[in-house]
Amino acid sequence: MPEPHVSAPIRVLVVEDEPVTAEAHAAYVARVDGFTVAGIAHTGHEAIRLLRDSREGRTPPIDLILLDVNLPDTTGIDLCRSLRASGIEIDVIAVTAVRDAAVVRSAVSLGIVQYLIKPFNFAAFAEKLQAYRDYHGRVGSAVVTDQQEVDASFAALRTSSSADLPKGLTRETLDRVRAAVRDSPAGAMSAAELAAELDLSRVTARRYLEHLADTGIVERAGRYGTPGRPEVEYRRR
Amino acid sequence: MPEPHVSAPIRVLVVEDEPVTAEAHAAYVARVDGFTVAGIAHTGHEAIRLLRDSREGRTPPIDLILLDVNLPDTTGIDLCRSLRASGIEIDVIAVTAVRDAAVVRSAVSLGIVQYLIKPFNFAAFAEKLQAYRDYHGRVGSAVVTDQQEVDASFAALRTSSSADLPKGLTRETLDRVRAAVRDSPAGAMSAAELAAELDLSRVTARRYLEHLADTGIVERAGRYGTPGRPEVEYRRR
DNA sequence: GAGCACCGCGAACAGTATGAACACAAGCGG
DNA sequence: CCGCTTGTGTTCATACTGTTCGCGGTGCTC
Repeated sequence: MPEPHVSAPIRVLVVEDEPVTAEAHAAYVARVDGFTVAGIAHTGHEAIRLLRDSREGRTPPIDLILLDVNLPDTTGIDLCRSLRASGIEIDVIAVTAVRDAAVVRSAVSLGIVQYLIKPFNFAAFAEKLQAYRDYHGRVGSAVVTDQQEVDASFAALRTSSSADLPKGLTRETLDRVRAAVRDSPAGAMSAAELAAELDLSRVTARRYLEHLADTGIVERAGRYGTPGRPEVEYRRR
Repeated sequence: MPEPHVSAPIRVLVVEDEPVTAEAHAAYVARVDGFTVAGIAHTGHEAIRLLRDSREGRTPPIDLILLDVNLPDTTGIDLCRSLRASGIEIDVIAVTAVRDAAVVRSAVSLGIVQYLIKPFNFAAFAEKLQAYRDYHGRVGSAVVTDQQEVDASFAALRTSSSADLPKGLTRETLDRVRAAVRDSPAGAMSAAELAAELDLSRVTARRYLEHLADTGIVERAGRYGTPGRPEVEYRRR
């Protein structure tokens, strides 16, 4: 049922200082149906220049910016703030390797429509762009009829975090495990401790911790010094 | 353990020119758990003054603005734009009777976290505030671990309307299910329990509970401790 | 009023997330 | 080096999940 999307493609400006990464992102954009690359900028200044050219009609319009947060001459957040101050309402998808909640809050307050953490694969990237395309199509019309339609537009921007987890694991339990590891005072837990904390069996706790270790979220470490076999502790990083 | 929300309430500034409506909105805010009214402004100037007082420490901080779009001296959109230009990252819920997609687009680009169309009842209002509270709690921590967590935070802001029901569901059955969940002593039911309660099949009970979970009315939680596959219980919030 | 298309519901079934039980491994003390 | 102690890692029964598909009711057409 993914309709072939006959309307004009969404024109994307890629802003990213690293040339190889910029090319990769541009290639990703081109691969997603309904999008086309409008340009690539490697600095904040270059991005602003391209946007001004576009807005003043010298180059075709730009609908969306794929904006790296860390730029040589500014940050994506500051760049975005100055856009808003100029009354430019262009939509922005933030791309960053920084894992700081303050950046997320700033991004939200500046009207960023999607937030992508580097590194990401094409599937994660395409999911964000497709969600934006749904939103873009919905608010294209001149009037909104009611609250439901507004809610539907907002809902289109939410992504389903469709990371497929291996057989035997549930999202619900995994979220609880991750929360427990994140909030543990020592930053590390054994399987038995986690089991007691979450009221799970040690077997189950171990299954999830092993999964987190395999995917690189936590790392294994021995805990020696006590009589008996040493415990394996799973340390967050 | 569903913690009873002990953290500090979210302080809300109500901005609305019509005095009666402003009072009504303030009363609504006070009724929602976890929120408190920080002040009422009837004009854009007054709002800015109150915000400045707050930011400069003369009055307690303000976390959230409930912002009417039509004001006597400016529009909520322009007010919001000047806030962003000043680097103020306060969160905003827009309230408006205007049904114009351009306003929605502007609102999104200015980082408005929720959008409410007047007139609205308390249920619709509370839904938006509760969604914001979820978001606020999620991004409160200093670091975000990964993409999934960011997605979850964004998803909290982007509620889908619970009013339109997908194929396969009946309004009447849905109402019965909601009533049963609301009146359940434990505040949580499994699909099988609901089925027994309403004399439905477990399949149907599950369909409706899943819908309620997707729209954020209830949340899923595992029920562990017994041998065998764990039950999924649906907990009202 | 008969035929027809649709749609919400549930019986049945395959799949799967969990924990009890158990065999084994690793450090420690004699 | 051998038992002792403590936690690891695995197997498997188990009970619930999630899905498929046919039934029966409702409304619409002719």
